Amino acid sequence: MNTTIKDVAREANVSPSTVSRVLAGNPRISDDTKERVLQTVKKLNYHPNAIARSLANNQTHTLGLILPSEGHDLFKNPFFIQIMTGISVYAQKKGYYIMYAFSKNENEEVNFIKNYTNSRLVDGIILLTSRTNDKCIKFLKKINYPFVVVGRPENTENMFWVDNDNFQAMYKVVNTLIMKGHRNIAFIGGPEDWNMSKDRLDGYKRALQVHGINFNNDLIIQEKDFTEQCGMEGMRKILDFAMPSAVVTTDDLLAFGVNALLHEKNIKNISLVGFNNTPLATYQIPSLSSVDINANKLGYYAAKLLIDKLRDSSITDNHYIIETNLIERHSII
Amino acid sequence: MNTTIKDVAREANVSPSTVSRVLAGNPRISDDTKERVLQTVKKLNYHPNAIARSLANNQTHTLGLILPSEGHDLFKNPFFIQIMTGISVYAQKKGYYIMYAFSKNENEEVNFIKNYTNSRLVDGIILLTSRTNDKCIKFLKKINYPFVVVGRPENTENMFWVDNDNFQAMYKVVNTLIMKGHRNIAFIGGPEDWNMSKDRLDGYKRALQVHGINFNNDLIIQEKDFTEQCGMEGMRKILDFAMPSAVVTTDDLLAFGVNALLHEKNIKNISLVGFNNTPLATYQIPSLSSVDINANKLGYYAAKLLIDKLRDSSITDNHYIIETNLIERHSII
DNA sequence: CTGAAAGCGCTTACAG
DNA sequence: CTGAAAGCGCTTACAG
Repeated sequence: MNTTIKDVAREANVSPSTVSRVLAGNPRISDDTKERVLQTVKKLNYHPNAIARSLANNQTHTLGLILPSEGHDLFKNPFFIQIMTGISVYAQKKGYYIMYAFSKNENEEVNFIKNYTNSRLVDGIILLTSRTNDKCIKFLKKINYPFVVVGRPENTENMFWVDNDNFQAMYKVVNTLIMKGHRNIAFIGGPEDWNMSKDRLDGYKRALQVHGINFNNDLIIQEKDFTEQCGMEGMRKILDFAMPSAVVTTDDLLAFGVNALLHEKNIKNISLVGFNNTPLATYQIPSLSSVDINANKLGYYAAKLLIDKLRDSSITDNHYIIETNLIERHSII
Repeated sequence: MNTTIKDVAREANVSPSTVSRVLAGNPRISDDTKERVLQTVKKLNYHPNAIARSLANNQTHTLGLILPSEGHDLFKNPFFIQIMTGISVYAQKKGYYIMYAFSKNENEEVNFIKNYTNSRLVDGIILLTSRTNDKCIKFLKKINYPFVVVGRPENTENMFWVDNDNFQAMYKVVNTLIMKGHRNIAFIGGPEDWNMSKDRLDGYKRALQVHGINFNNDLIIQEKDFTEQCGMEGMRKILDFAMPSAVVTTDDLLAFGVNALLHEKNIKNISLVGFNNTPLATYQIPSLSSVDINANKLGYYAAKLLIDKLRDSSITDNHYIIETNLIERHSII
């Protein structure tokens, strides 16, 4: 029913092997037959069957993207869609396809990975988060399947990953605040078991330390989610014991919550910084300063790392660091 | 290297055909051999190769999802990610996979569709928008490939689609406002060539008409994008000629822009309604009333429609209407 | 109830 | 430079 390589072969008076070679760009084919085959391909509107190709080549040119469970809260910011776009751009450039699966928890993630890899449906996996003691990573290492992770994994040995320099990003934020005279800077973060959370907290501590400021545990709050709710809660806890002059957060949603509470309590003159620079940061009152993490680029380079490696196993690059930018707005005083 | 059906057959002392039948749940297999095969499958940790299966069955159990170009602005709201989640949930339930591709313009969309369909990589396509005179729809109809569209297409004949009742959604919004005493209600919408835009505008007009209110063209603005920028622009244009007591929009982002302008000009006492009920609507000041379109459910039912049809071509359902809810907040006075 | 054989639509080592 | 053949890992109509 669909035209196959055989139809083309018959019509062009060559063997299927020859058609295949022409299509693969095999050099030792006479210009004459090449021309004839190409014309016939066009004439019959022939398109190779990707599945048959995959079976013969033992590679699907497909990447499996695992959307993490915690992400459900992050859906409120465009982080994932931006990463997905970035991935898609590089994949398309190289003729790769992307499959995605949303999961409800870590075990479900592992199940999707098992499904993808056992059935040999994908050539590699992209993970969008790395937890401490990550089950997905552990499994993929065990079966030795190619994969890349967005976010620096605990142990980077034999690992492919892309990430921002989270330590430095937060270091710069806090440093900027200190330079403006702030000494009482609070930190409100998300789940502590994310490596990203740890790095940002370290950056915070280090910046204080460098300037000889003792850090105060009452000013450090780690919530279980990246939500406005948690931001509000976190800020409430801090205000129970202290009155900081600035608050840094690890997500805009947390910052939104903080801001809402400050409005509620009619507290002004506290500087506030978010993370991820979501489009709506501009619409906070005052407009929220935030760290742009270049999510698009994270996705792009994640795909690049994995695809380049799949195409050429001798490649030695095993990670990319994507720059961040602090976007200063009115929330920094 | 990977264990195949042959390995299982050898180990279990049966033919590959028998293994295949057991795995397919073929009834006329003795309980004895079935048992033995299943045990061997477990013992060898055998998993069928999905690609080989696809080739033999002539179906991939994969759906192709086309992310529309205009969407880039909508990335600021969780619409797409919610739809993708909904799709994914039903697909997973039925053992289907999802591939996605972002496109920069309508032609690129068509190219992705061609790519997916020509290569027989997907069993069906999900479109996330329907324009007037939609090239994607036209192409898919021409080649007679299964597909479903989110958003009611122009011509619903032989078409599979899911949508909100956009007419009624906006009708209800305007009606609610009228009941509260509003007579000067402005409408700010997105691109006029979207069927969704037309339906919502019709709902607006009809509600006015039913209450005997003449509509005023100065109060109707259609912008080219669903952005804050456009919302601001639209509102500016309206204020040049009139002072409405309420403004309805077809997207929260538009409403955010309107709200920003109202703040800027220090205008109060204008009711405002958004669309899509994005999480940040709550954080507007005053909190923004908005229409919840149940994007998750739209995705879920889009997948359901397509997958059910692929599995049973006798199915007659060809569309689902997903309910909307007006979420009233402080922005309605 | 089960097996041998052919087929799905490609690719590629081998031979010439 | 090109073809015949075998193979990728399944499924299934046919035969018994």
